[in-house]
Amino acid sequence: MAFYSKEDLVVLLKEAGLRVTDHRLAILSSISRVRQPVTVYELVDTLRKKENIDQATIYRNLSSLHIAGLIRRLDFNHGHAHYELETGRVSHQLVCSNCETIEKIEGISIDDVIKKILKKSKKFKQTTTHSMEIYGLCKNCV
Amino acid sequence: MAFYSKEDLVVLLKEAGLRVTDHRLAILSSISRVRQPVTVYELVDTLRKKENIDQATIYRNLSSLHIAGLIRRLDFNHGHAHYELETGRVSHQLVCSNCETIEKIEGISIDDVIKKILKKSKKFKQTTTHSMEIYGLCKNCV
DNA sequence: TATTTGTTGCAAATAATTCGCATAATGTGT
DNA sequence: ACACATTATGCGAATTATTTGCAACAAATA
Ligand SMILES: [Mn+2]
Ligand SMILES: [Mn+2]
Ligand SMILES: [Zn+2]
Ligand SMILES: [Zn+2]
Repeated sequence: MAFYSKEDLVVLLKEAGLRVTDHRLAILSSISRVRQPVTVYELVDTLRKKENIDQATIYRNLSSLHIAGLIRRLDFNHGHAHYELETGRVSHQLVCSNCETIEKIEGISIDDVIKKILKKSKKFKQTTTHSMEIYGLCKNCV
Repeated sequence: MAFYSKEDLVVLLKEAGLRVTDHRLAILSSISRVRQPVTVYELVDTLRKKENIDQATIYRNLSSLHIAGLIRRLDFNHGHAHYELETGRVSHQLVCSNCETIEKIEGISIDDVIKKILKKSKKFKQTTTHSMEIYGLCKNCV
């Protein structure tokens, strides 16, 4: 969805203070090319053969990229994590409680809600990111 | 936080169409007695000795109770699930990106946001539950 | 280029969660 | 209370997801 050139990705990595490696570029590129938040399994499956990346490397890089704020880690109660690019745009997920269907909705800000929540908080003064998963049955599963 | 009598819990189980067993009562009671969303490990640790419940039983029951809508399953990127009672009250979580601190904020509805999101959706007509985790650094970790 | 420091592959280890199966307990209808 | 069908449980083993140790290797910097 977000199409980054290799040069863009290099800049992103450098700005984040991360070394630029082919593997990181391949992972970011792979994540950015799919519409749905991707699973580790899918990345391993795609990149192991093509780029000869080990799964430990993928896990380690996903962790680095996540900590650096370049990707988001999402949980849909599937028993495994999903990842998507951290675009800056707000993004929330509709998740089917029955099948693997998820639908990403972008562009609806909840900053005011978060502001209210922060006001009530005793332990937090500010926040960095958030994730919201909304569960229900998709059309096929109703 | 929500104090349920044993009789209340029995009613909850029956209404949900689940059999009433001592183990389920113990699990629900245990979850309802703590303020923070509880981990499976904590439940196993608490209930294995006292009630002699096997961990497989705990996992199976957490799944049933979750599917029946009696408990919520929460993910804080800790690598394990947390559970809390499904109270009907809205509940969102502030989660520290650095330590295990979480803070539950109740009473701030986001129904209107969800309505907007649903309006944009192509795959979902209605939803059942949602969960929102807001990440940042807690006071201790700033 | 030399040095430093972060990255990778490989194999093995952990951690979280699930399963198979025999036995026991629950709910329902006599 | 009794019998039956159905679901729950313990125990051990299996699966999955994710992490780690370590030696070899590559990126950044001067
Ligand atoms: Mn999935
Ligand atoms: Mn935790
Ligand atoms: Zn579905
Ligand atoms: Zn903290």
